[in-house]
Amino acid sequence: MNNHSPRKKASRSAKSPGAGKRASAAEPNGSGKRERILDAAVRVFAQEGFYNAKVSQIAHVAGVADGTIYLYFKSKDDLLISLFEDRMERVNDNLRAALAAETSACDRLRRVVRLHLELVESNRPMAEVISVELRQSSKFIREYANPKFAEFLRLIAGAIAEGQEAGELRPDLDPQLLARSLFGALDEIALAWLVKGPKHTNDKMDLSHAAKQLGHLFIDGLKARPKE
Amino acid sequence: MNNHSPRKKASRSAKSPGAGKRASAAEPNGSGKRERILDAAVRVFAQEGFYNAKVSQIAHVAGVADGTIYLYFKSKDDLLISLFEDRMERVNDNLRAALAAETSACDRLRRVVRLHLELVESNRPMAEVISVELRQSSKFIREYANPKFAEFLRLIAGAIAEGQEAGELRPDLDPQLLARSLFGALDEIALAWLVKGPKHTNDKMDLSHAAKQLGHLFIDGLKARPKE
Amino acid sequence: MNNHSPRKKASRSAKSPGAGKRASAAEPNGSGKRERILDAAVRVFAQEGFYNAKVSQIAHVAGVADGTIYLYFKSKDDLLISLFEDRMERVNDNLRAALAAETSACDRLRRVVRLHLELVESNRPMAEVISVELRQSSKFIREYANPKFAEFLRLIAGAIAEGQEAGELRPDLDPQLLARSLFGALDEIALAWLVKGPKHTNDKMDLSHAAKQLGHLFIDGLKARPKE
Amino acid sequence: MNNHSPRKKASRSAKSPGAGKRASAAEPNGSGKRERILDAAVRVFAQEGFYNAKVSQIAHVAGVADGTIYLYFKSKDDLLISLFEDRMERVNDNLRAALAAETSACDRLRRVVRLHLELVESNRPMAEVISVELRQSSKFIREYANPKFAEFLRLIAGAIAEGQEAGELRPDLDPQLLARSLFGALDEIALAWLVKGPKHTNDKMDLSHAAKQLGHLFIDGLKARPKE
DNA sequence: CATGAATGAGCATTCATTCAT
DNA sequence: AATGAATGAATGCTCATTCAT
Repeated sequence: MNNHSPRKKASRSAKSPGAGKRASAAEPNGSGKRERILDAAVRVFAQEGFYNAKVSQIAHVAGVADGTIYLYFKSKDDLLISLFEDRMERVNDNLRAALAAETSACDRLRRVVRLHLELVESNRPMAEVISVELRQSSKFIREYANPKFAEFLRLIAGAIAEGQEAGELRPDLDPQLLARSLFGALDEIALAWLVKGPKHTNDKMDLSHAAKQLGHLFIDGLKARPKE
Repeated sequence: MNNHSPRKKASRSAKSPGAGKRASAAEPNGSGKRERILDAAVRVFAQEGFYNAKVSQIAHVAGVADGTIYLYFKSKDDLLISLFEDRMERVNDNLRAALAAETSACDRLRRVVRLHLELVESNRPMAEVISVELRQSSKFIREYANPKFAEFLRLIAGAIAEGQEAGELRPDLDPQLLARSLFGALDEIALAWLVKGPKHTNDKMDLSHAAKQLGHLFIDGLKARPKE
Repeated sequence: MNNHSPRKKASRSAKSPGAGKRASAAEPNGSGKRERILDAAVRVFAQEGFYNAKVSQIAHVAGVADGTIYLYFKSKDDLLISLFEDRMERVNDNLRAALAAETSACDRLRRVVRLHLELVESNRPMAEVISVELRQSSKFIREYANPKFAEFLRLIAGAIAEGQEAGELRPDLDPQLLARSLFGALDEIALAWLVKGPKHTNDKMDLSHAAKQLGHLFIDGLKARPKE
Repeated sequence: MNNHSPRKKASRSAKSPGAGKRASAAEPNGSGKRERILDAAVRVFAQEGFYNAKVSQIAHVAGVADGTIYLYFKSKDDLLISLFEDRMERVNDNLRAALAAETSACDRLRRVVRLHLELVESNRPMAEVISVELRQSSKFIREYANPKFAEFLRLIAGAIAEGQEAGELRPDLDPQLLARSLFGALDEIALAWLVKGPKHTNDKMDLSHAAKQLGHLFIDGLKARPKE
């Protein structure tokens, strides 16, 4: 997606718009190296953590030479950031589609919860990177330099705001704050599962069960309601 | 000659010079060095992040020699972990007191929220370390090696369970899961504030306001209720 | 797969694509690429210094692909050496012509001085490469691998020897040594000017003035004095 | 001489004036590591050239760990510069003493020549570093950042100026320019000897012979001639 | 107990060179 | 001939940890 022309000081957010660069013939970039590197990076970052991950290991896993990574990314930092942007973009695309597929705000929230936990379950490495490393790098990356995460929150906040306008959700709570809280809760559950989920496949840590409970929690709250 | 086994996670078991530390009151150290080191560590870890923090900087801030740190802590890792345990213990003590001071489950939950956000507001460095570094180091530290955090969650889950037994809270949600979700939400809000709060002192990021909203959210849920 | 024997001084023997180069007039290359590369090399070497100059930058300045340089030169080292030989050949040609144009040994020496300093003034990059990089690479390049510089000295020494035989210059000094000394002095003056000349265009650093003074210095020391 | 207190961001030209820093006891720096590193550096730089010299090799030759070098010098560059300053200081001290020991300007100049060539002969590595590397690094180091070399020239120029004032030397030549020329000639002769001297111990390259000839060359050019 | 100079393994990054196209 | 993406060896520098004093 990010269209790099190696050796040209790979600058993040390059994204040369005019596609097909040279005359017309082959695009030697073809082999999808950038993608292979990103895939390798998720795995290695997830397994080792950003700081303990070695660039050479990523290169090895990606099946390229160490130096090749620097044709596509400015630095190890840039690799992490590019990874976030790339993956979050996918997450956001999925989220948008999911939100559009539902009609009521409540359904949308339940969907968000389910979607996120399914993602975690189906793509552990990616989830670990997003949950752990994203936060680790937060202070200097997140909203500041990570518009994709901001967009993620905005999508959720938007769904909430719509629900409020439609009278479906109570209007006295700040959508931004709610979106954040929802994400925080989801992320924490995800992390717990990531940390000890795969080993103890007990009921309590079952993610789809957690999704249902979180849905209840956010939609209805904790308070016991005599009859509703 | 130099007997290094570097880069290999030293296993925890600090051995403070003054032997049996926490237990009794005696701490025959040289004037509370351990405490000074911990205080320095919070500040430095908060400012630089664990991996970018230099042991020598911590020593400098603490006003001790580099080597002295290793008289109190086995390694940099151990320093971080000890820091968590030490600080979380205080947090848990506060939490216990706060919970005991309230009578209803709802009040307790609101109190938890308020307590946590007040902590964040009043002690930024400590909050940053807990929010950011705790997670960063999560995969290999948290539950596994951080009983104090587990206890934190247990305290909250306990309050919820009590509320459920008393019929005050709905009984169909897992207290553990709820405790986690609550902490996740709190932590996320805290992080957002830590990242950009101090500069933009706008209403929306006001933590006491956030505390109220979070209280509503968890107690009552999002769904609009015609009249209650 | 990649057959590297890197970092090992490639032995000289460029093999320009158009085969037998210098000899005849024919140079069937694609539009004087070799020359363009050499021109780019002087500029880049002068600006960055040999070790800091990047082959890719030279290629860029020359308007050719990185790989193309290796069609004309065996290695970066070879490029530097070829550059010396090429430029020194011109210098020697000029020198020969200048010497032939004068009749007395004294005039010849003055001419040598003037010629060199004029060259420096009119072609800074080339002068920098000769002054700085030539010496830098001296130990393994100069006499040993740089017959063109040896020839340069020989031309001057020859003029001196002739003057001695003709009774115009005192015969007790070694022409080789004198030639070297003259070049050393010239080169040092040139370097001083190169380093801070262009900025401070004050009288003292004026090169034509320096030429006159150097003439006096060397001539009056060399000239045979019938009666003293 | 340069009084470093390791780990404190070794800054060039530190030279803490108050000597004996800590209370009174031992100065653990004692082993003369800084000097050993400088000695190793001269040898290695001389043999390999600055750019080809490896810091680890210098450390090895000095008998210290790689990291130790960075306790005394900020970087490889700083090591080179410190080396110049340190060695040039000695050279200047010798020069001052030599100039003071002579009474006439002519004797002083002859002495300068002899002194320099003797230095070259007796301390090849140091001479190579000064002759070759000094120039190599010229553009950004020499007068600009190398006051010691400027001082060297000033000493010589001073001797010449004195001679001019005393009527011993012709007054129409710029002392600065002459000092430069003298150094240039000396340096060039030295370089020639360094490059092929040790192997071919023929008469022509004999440095003491060269010294005499250079003396004649410069003196007879400089000396004021009452009647000519 | 304390010190801080010394250690040295470890790693991100560069860049000359190659070779498939 | 020309290209330029890919290579991967090579190295300056950092910093947690130790240990002689």
